[in-house]
This record gives sequence, C-alpha cells and structure tokens, in this order.
Amino acid sequence: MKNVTLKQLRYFEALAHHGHFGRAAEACSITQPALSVQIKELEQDLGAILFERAARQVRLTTLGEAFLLRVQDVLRAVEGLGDLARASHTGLVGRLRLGVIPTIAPYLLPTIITRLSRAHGELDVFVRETMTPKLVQELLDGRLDAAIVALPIGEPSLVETELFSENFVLIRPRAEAGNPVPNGEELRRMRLLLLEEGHCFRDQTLAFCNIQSSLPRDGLDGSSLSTLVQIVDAGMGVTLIPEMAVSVETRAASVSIARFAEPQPSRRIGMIWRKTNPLGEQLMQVAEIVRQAGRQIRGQSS
Amino acid sequence: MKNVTLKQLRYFEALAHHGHFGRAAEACSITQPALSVQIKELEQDLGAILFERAARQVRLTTLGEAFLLRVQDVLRAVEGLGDLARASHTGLVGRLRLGVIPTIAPYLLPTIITRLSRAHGELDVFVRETMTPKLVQELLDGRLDAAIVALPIGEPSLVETELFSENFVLIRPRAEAGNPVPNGEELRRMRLLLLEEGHCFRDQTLAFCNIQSSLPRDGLDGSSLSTLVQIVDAGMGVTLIPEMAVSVETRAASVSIARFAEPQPSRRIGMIWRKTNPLGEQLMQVAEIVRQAGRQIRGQSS
DNA sequence: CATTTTTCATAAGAAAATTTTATCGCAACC
DNA sequence: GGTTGCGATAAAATTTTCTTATGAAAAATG
Repeated sequence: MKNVTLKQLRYFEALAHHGHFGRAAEACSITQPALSVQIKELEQDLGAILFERAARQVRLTTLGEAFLLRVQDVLRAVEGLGDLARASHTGLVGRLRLGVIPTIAPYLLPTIITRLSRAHGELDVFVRETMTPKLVQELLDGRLDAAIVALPIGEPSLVETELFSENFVLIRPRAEAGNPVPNGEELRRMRLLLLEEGHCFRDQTLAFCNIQSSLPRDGLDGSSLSTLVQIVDAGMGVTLIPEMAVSVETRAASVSIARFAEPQPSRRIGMIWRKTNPLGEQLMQVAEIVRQAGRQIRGQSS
Repeated sequence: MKNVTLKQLRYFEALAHHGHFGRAAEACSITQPALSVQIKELEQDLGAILFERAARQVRLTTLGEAFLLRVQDVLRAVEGLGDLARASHTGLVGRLRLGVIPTIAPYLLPTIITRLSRAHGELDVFVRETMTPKLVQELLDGRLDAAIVALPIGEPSLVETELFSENFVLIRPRAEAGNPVPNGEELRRMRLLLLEEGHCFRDQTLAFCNIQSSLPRDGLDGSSLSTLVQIVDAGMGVTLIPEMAVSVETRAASVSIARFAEPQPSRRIGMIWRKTNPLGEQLMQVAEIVRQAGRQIRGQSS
C-alpha cells in the first residue's frame, strides 16, 4: 500500500458515488480510460477488488463499501489540512511561546493575553518568565517563538523590534518625600536596593549610577520589584522601578514616587525572535498588539 | 489543497521526524533535492510555511506542528486501508447478505451462522428469508450477495453451486402409521396439505404427484411447514416435508414419519450468486461451510 | 582569517507516472 | 441481427517526479 495515491482515492470516491466510469471521470475532469486505469491500479495495489463490474452497472463490493467509509475519512482529513493552512493565513494559529523578563511580565502580561486572545482566539499563548540570557538561549534553541526583553540584545540571528521606552522612577520611604531628587551620582552614596544578579534591570540601574556591577555592594538584593518596594516601605533604603510597575507595586505601600530630572533613566523594551522564523510577519502582528498593550498601561498609570 | 500528495505528506513526516533534509531524504529512499522540491511544493500548495530553515537546523513552525499531528492521522488511516484489504485476502470481511428460502432457513440457519462466525469472526451476516423469485431479483439488483435455494434456477447471470440433496418424507397422523406408504399417484387422491402459492417446495411436491399447480385444490394451504405438521397432527390430512425439517417440526407433534419408496421425492439445494461478483472465491468458501452445516444436520436427524 | 565542510536550494536532463486519443469487445436493447 | 452504451486496453503525448550537478550561505576548522 506504498503506492496508493490521494488521486486514486478521490477517483475511487467519485466512482463509488456515480456508479459509472464515464460520469465519474467527467466529475473528476479526466477521461474514462484514465479513471479505469487508476481504479485498476488501486485494486492491484490493494490486492483486492473494490468494484463489481456488471453489464450496465458498477457496484461496490462488500470490501469496497468498507473502503469507502475509510476513504471518505481520509479525504476529509486531507481537506482539513487545507483548512488549517488557510486559517493560518488570516491570523495566528496554534501556539505562541512567548518569553518575558520578570521586570515586565507581571505588569504587561495580563493586558497582552487579554488582547491576544481577543484578536486571535485560536491562539494558545504559553508564557515563560525568566531573565534575558535564558530567554535568548531558549529562543535560539527553538523552545520559544519570541521574547519581550530590554533592547539591545545584539544577537545577530535575532530580529529586534522596539515596543516602547519606559522611564525609571525613584521609590523612597514616604518620610523622605520632600527631599530633593538625587541624580545618578548621588544615588551611589545612598542605600540603593537592587534586584539579584542576572536581572537586566539591575544592570540598567547600576549603569545609571555609573557603578561597575561587579563591585561588591552592601545592599540587600531583592528577588522582585515587589520585594524591593516592601523593603523601601520598611525604611531600609531606596530603589528604582520602571514606571510601568509603579501603579501595581506602590498600591499597597506607603512610599513616595519621584521622577528624575532629564535625562531620566530609562530603557527600551522590545520583542525579539529568530530571523529564520517564517512567521515573522505574524510575530510583527503580535508586537503591534504588545505595543498597544504598553500604551494602554502607561496611559493608566500617568 | 487539490494537489497535495500522499507522497508529500510522507516526506513531510520524515522531515519533521529527522529535522534534516539529507537524512529524511535517505529515509524516504530519494535524493535530497527531490525532498526539497516536494516540501516546497507542499508549502506552496498550502500557502504556508511548515518548516523553519535555520542554519544547521530544520524545525517545524507552529503551523507545522499542528500539521504533523493531522498528517500522521491521515497516513495512519491510509495504512489502515491496506490492512483492511489484506484482511480481506485471508478470509471474508465485512457483510454477507444471504438470502434463504423459508423451507430451508429455520433448519439450516442456526448452524450456518454458528459456523460462519466461527470461521470468519469479522463477518456480519445479514439474512433475508423469502421465496425464490424475490431472492433472485434481489440478487440481480445487488441487494443480496448470495442465496440458498432449490436448484436449478437457470438464470444465466448467476452461478449455481450444489450444496446437497434432501429427500421429502411423508407426515401422517399417528393413527395411519401402519398404512402402506403411498406413491405420488396415490397421494393425489389423499387430502394432501401444501404450502401457499409461491413456495418452491409446493411446486416440488406437486411435481412429485404429477399435479398441475394451477389446478384448483380443496386443501388448506399452510404458510409454513410447521403449520402443515400441526394440521396433520389434528388429523386433517397428510403432507410432505423435507427431511431436514423432520427433527424440528415433528418434535412436538404426534405424527408418523414415513419414507417413500425409491425413487424418493427430493430436491437439490444450492447456493447462487452473480457471475460478476468478484468475491466469487470467498462465496465458494461460504458454500463449503453451508455444505458442512448441511451434513451436520442430516447427520443428526438420521 | 581563510579554507573546508555542512546543508539546503536550484537547474537541467532523465525517468516514471499519468493522461488523452483511438480502438476493441461485450452485453443489452431495439 | 444491427446498433448502442460502457468499460478495458494500447499507443502516444504530456506532466510529474526524480537524479545528477552545481550554487550559495552559514558554520566549523586549522
């Protein structure tokens, strides 16, 4: 059964339906001999007779009838393949494996997922939250389709598209609300709370203060922005958080929020994926949706 | 999606499995370009990209993965077609629509069905019990596969194969058990009970007595051998029944059973089917099973 | 950093398959 | 008994699919 063709199965179905070689051939837009030959070959491949050729009547054998049912299933399944492909033209289909860094994920994801499933109901979104190097590696390994990270990444086999920029704001205990806002240099001499090693946001903060990240520091390292804010709330220091995190993280804390003077510290957030990914166009659609989600969130918090 | 080939689907599966054009091609026993071309054509047919070709790695796209699942279903279903055909080589498969005349059916069918399902478990036997002309018609119309009738039929488009012969025996009230056994001529003058018009057994009985079947008769016509025997039991006449019916029909009646002198009245029972039926060989197998069933039954009643 | 290797895509010619046209043979129908 | 309808078969034409040869790009190697 190595040589069975879909063509043969289609012809078979037509002949079963019409019970007449000539008309079945016509329905298939071929000539009658072509049909005869293909049916004969199918029967030979199978080593069994599917049709009983009586004078003036072509009838399915018992085997033929059992066959017909299965063949129809097969043909229908093949049509289904076409449908699947067609559906993927229109929009995104299947599964999107999206990585997001931890300093973005909690604030952006709810909105992204809402918007994605509104725009592409057929899409299963699988989210991975981890730090940039891991995301990049998993992207390169093909275990992720795209990731939302801070730019630039500079990996040549990845495409980067910018989503938005976000400023960092200073979080201080409420008691210090009236104090002048320090600049980067002054922050170095304050008790500045940072995220653990590996978070890009830690490096971005340090860069603002002109501190070598490798230098030993006395500060407590928090595992999340949420933790940092709680420590500040306890009066044990100050910290920076991206403005997108402000409304969520300061809701339950009595801390003061201060913007820096221009040029404010900030970072560019973007989406990345493999250059070779043929679904680049669709990923661009996803990026656009994330962009809108970002706008919406920054609109709410301002 | 009119031009998708099973070949393409098989190649697709191989490539998905190996993730490497060269090795997949080898697995398919073709060269790498042939595979490349077919995959490309499949993708074009579908209007969608199934594989992401990265340097040193060929990976399924999200769509490709969804595809793979369906494609495997299709390929498996096609293999199933082959299995079905192969199964039909070995023995009978599917459905056997068998017609049987009423004067045979009750006595032979239980044994036939037992034996058939023992020999061919996959076979669904559908039985139709009616008189010869209807059976022949339904056979010719393709609504039956075979029929068990009294020979000869003489329909040129049907094959006949003899199964066995059976004698007719005389059934009389027990009171008449001692009387001499009449011959055909003498029967004409007795109160001979017959089946209704249309039963071949009626005609066979009349032929034995040299009676024109069209002649008006005073006798009561019974609708089954069972009925006839009951009427005899009530002392209202005598009748003939095929020996195969004896043990069943006389079990609950107090009648006497008498064999005729040679040449005993008898009939040939055979199986018939369309000459054009390509399953003739299998039907011959069925005939053989019926033959054995007949032997078994006559063995019991003797 | 240049060279070689690996790997997929493409092109051209060869082989195989499918299809069409033409024709035959059989059985039904008039 | 000729005619017609229908499927099978044969030969030729066409299309499809394959192989061989080659190209191009990225990765591995020295």
